[in-house]
This record gives sequence, C-alpha cells and structure tokens, in this order.
Amino acid sequence: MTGINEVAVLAGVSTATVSRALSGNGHVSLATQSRVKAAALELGYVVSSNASGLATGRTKNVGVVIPFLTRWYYSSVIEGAEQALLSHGYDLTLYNLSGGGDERRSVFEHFLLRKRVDAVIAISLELTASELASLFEMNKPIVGIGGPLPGVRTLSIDDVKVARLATEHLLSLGHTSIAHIGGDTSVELDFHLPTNRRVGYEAALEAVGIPIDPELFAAADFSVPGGYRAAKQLLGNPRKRPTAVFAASDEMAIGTILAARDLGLAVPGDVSVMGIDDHELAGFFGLSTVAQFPAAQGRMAVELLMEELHPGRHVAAANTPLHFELIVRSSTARPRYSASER
Amino acid sequence: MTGINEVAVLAGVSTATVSRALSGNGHVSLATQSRVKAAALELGYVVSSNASGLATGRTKNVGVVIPFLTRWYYSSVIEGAEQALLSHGYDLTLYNLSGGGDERRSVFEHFLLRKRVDAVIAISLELTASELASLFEMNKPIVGIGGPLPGVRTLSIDDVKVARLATEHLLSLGHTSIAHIGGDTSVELDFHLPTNRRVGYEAALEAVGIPIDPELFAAADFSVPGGYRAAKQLLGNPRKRPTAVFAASDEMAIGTILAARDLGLAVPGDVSVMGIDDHELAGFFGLSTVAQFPAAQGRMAVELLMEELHPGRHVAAANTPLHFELIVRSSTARPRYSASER
DNA sequence: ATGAAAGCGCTAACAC
DNA sequence: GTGTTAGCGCTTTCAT
Repeated sequence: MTGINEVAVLAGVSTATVSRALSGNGHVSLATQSRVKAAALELGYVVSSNASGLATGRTKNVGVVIPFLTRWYYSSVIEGAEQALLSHGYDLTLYNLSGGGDERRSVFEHFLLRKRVDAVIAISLELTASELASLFEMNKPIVGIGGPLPGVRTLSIDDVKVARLATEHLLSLGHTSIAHIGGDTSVELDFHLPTNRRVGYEAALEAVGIPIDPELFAAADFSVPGGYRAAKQLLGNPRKRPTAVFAASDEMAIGTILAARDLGLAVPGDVSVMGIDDHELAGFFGLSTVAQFPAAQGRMAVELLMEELHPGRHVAAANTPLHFELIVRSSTARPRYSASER
Repeated sequence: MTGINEVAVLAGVSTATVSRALSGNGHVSLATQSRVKAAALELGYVVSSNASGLATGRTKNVGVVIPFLTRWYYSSVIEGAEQALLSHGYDLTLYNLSGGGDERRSVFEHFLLRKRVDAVIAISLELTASELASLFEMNKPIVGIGGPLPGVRTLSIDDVKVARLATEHLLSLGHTSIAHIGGDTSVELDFHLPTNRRVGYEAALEAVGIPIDPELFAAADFSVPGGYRAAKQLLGNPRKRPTAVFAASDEMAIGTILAARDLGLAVPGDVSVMGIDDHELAGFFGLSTVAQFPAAQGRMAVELLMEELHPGRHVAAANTPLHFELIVRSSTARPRYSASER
C-alpha cells in the first residue's frame, strides 16, 4: 500500500505538504500542488480513511438506517442519498433493521456508535427512547425522513395535505362514496404516516359534509397483495360499493386495480383508484396518484447534513417543505351515472 | 467520547488489557475480563473503528457494489449480505453504480481504494479491465455474485440449467410453441445472464427436436412494462401465437401475464407463463417460476469472505453451487386442445 | 496474565 | 509556502 510518505518523496516535499495539496486545506503553491498530484496519481495513492479519520475526527461516512430495503420507496431514498453523498466525497453505510429485534439492538448499541459515521439519516423510523438516546449520545448530526422524531430535524411530506389532495381530486370528479385503504399499525414503520393520511382523507370528506363511514375503510400492509385483499373486501360489499378507492400507497392502489379487474369492474368506469407515491409502476398501470419524490428527499437530507458538517460551505435549500404533486392518469374519472345502483 | 483509557482506569488495568479483554485476543483472566466488560458497559464504551482499523489494518467493513438498487433481486441480495455481515460484526458500505459513468468512475478510482473496506462483493457486474485492475490492486478478497468476473471467485446460479428447467417444464406439459422474452444487452448488468438463459431455452427445445424460431423471441429490459410490451408483440402475432411464454425474469413474466389479460387471453388457459426468480409478487400472480434465493446468495458471499478474512475460523459451505428450484403455481398448464388454431 | 511502549498513516499546530 | 513534530485511539510486540 503506497502511503503519503512515498508520495512526499517522489514529489520532493514533506508529507504535510502532500496532505495539504491533496485535501485543499492550507496554502500550497500551484507548482507544488501539481507536482504532488502527479506523484499521487503515478503511485496510485489514496488516503487511508482510517488514518485520516483518526487524525481529523471525521470519517467522511454517513450511516443510513432504514426499516426495509426491498420496498420501492426506501431503495429510492437511498439511491438519492447515495448519489448526493458520493458527490460530496462521502460513503454511505447501510443499516437495515428489517431483520428484527436483535439486529435492531445491535445496530444501535454497537454499530452506529463505533465512530464510524459522521452523521446519520434515519428513514421512516419510529425510535424508542433509548434508541434516540443512543443517537443523541453520539453528538452527531441526525436528520430524519418521513417520521417525526422528537428532537431530530426531520424531512417530511405533509401526509395530511397529501391525502387531502388525493381525496379532493376524487371529490371534485363527483365521487361521494370514497373508500380508503390505510395502513394497519402492525408494520414497523413510523405509525403516524397511515394515521395522518387517514386524517387527511377524513378531513376532505368532512369539509364537504360527507360523513365518515367506517365500512369504507380497510387496513392493509402497504403491499400489492395487501391492497388487493383489502380492495376485494371493499368492492365486494353488496350494499355499498364505493365508486372510488383511495389507497395510502401506490402499491396498495395497484392491488386495488387488480382486484377491481378480477371482480369484473372497470377502472375508472366502475371504480376510480387513487394512490400516493408515484411508484415506478404507477405509470404502467395508469394510476392517478400524488407523487412524492423519494430520491430528492434522500438528496435533500444529505444537503442538510453537509450544511451542518461543513458550516458555511453550502447554500443548500434548507427548509424547503417536501414537494408533492398531483398526477392524474387514467385510473380516475367521474363516477358513471347511477353506477352505485347497477 | 469515552476512550479505552477511561475504561482502563475504571477497571484498574492497562489499556492493553482492555483491548485484549474486549477483543478476545490474547489471554485475560476471567476476573479481569468481566471487570473490564462491566466498566466498558458502564461507560458506554465502543471502540473507534478508525483507531482500531489503523492499528490492525482491518476495517470490519465490506463494500458492496451493485448496478441497481431499486430492483427486487439486488435489494434482496443486499438484505441477505447485510444480515450476515452484521452477525459477523461487519458493516456494509454501499456503492450503487446506477448513477452512470462519472459516478462509476469515482467509485472505482477513489472510494473502494480508500482502504475503507476489507473486502468487496460485486453483484451482477460486468467490469472493465481497468476496474478489475483497481480491485485487484487493493489486494483484498473479492467475491462476485451472478456475473462471472475473470479471476474473481463468483457465486452464480447455472443460468443455462435454470432456463432449461423452466423450458422443460413447459415442454413436459405438452407445449411445443414456446416463446422466450430475454434481455436486451443494453441493460448495464452482466450480459452473460440473458445470453445464458436464452441458451438454456434453446437447448431444451433442441433436445426434443423443436427448431428455434427467431420470431418467438423478444427482448426486454427485465422490467414489468418491458415484459408487457414484449409479450404484446409475441401474443399479438396473428400467424403463430405461442401457447407458452418463458420470460427470463419474473418481472417480465408478470408483465406477460398482464399483457395476456389485456388481450383477453386466459392464463394458463390460452397461454402458459413462466418466469425466473420467485419475485416477492410471484405468488400473488400465481406465477410458475424457477426460484433463486438472492438473500441466501448474499449471505453465502459473506461467508466466503469471512473464510478468507479469518482463515480457519469458519467452516462455511464453501463451494455449494447456488440452489434453484422449480416452483409450479397456476400460470402454467397443458396447452388447451387445438389452442393454436382458435 | 498483565503492563510499557512503539507504532499504524495521517493531519494540524507551530515554526520558519 | 513549506517543513517539523506531536498526537488521533487503538493494538501488539516485548518484557515481566
């Protein structure tokens, strides 16, 4: 392994100068600078992050903690974060909590604390008090995405508003019998999210004087099959089949579309379907949805961290509220005349 | 940050003893050992991976390089690898190449080489000669998953056999007109994979004397929409509609099922559909498939690395060929009598 | 079984 | 603008 010494020798300078020339800290004449860089290149020299980290106290590495990896939303956030980190010269180390209790404990007790990371990004996590305490003990910047963590700067779309917007789209088309597929609280993610979306849905209905009907609610697990099952229940109800279904995620909405098809119901002819996310398959299924932008969220989280880590160096858009956007495709339409009596 | 010194003081021993007691290297009396551990626990001490890494030359960290993150297969492999690494006390740092050329270069030129990792796992990657050279220069264990990398120990299912098995399942049901949806080579993953699967498909047909018909092949990008489009082409052919479609991935097979439905064709009544992967949605769609087990593949890659990193310590199943398994669900059946003349 | 001390490879004062 | 040098926090000989 070629070290800083060999570069120094080859360039005919001291190691300190090599360090300065390569890191950009301190003043080095342009001439030496280029000599050093050439030498480094020639030798294929790369700093040892361990040594550098030990000396500076900074690791150029951030930890990302997620509850799942195999869901579109999470992997998209990570993709965005990873790109942004890379561009700032940082690495991303991944802590996936989906393994369950033990894994979760060991992540919090050992891994995050190893001084391996300069900061952490926590995605859609509901943390226990002691987990939060662990994090705070580290005294490192933390930013959350999606779940309001007490005491942590968190990036969140306004789930209430998003759900309300989705519901209002349906209302504006003339639907009055709108079902909602929301989360059950069993899923190990921030449990405010399903609640908030349900609140937004109900608020939209109440605003136009439509009473909330508990029979028009079904819980599912944010997956396609879960949405399918829930939608079958809702759409199979012989007494009051809704003319529209608003699912709290696109995956559940896609399940709903498939359920409708299997029941012989046309979308949007017999039933309109609305989701949230703008999942990669939303376009394919013609799903109307409220888009959120997970990759952008990941990037933004990184910008926030960079600002804390390198004060003054960045002029990132600090407190931009997270963007969302109604996207109308072909799964929503006016309710068919007298559709509910057919 | 509490350091090893404070632990030493509290336990009334030297830092050397603390190090030994905590790492398990060297001999420490049981009494001291427990005193040290208690002290460490009380102070919430965790080793600095930087300092430890600098002293030992080992980072307890492995780099995982992937071409995509938002596909089921890749995130599943990572999930498996992450769990296994965690259980060995290792961290996982993620290098996602999906960003494109520049990102890719910087990963290879700067990041992997920072001595930040003890080993690397490369998933389904087709590497350039210089990228491979970078990796070898590091002189660290590498294991590949899925793409045969010259000179690298690689874990691979036998794609030819897998595809052959899938095709034989269709043949054994009595199908003789079997289309194949394979990869186009544009996708930035190991391009042997689509080729090998196609080879297996053709071998199965030739073995029973069925000529290969280029009109029964369509290329797609391993996605659901891609499979859908390809299937529409194949199944829409007025002169020779196949009675079965074998797609090189479950996502494309799911696209095929949806395409068939949209054409009014029953699955498996009018057309049987077969995939590869056992994607999380395969069960939901009743898709017959040849399962591979990405999480297990990730775990196995880790075991291999551990063996190299800690020789003699592990008795992992070294050269187990990767497991695959035919799973018959409801998307395949005998061809309907005279289906092709309808 | 334990302690003293010499680094691991780099950075950051501090001199010049 | 550049060199000298003292650590960063741990591990690991080498003694004892």
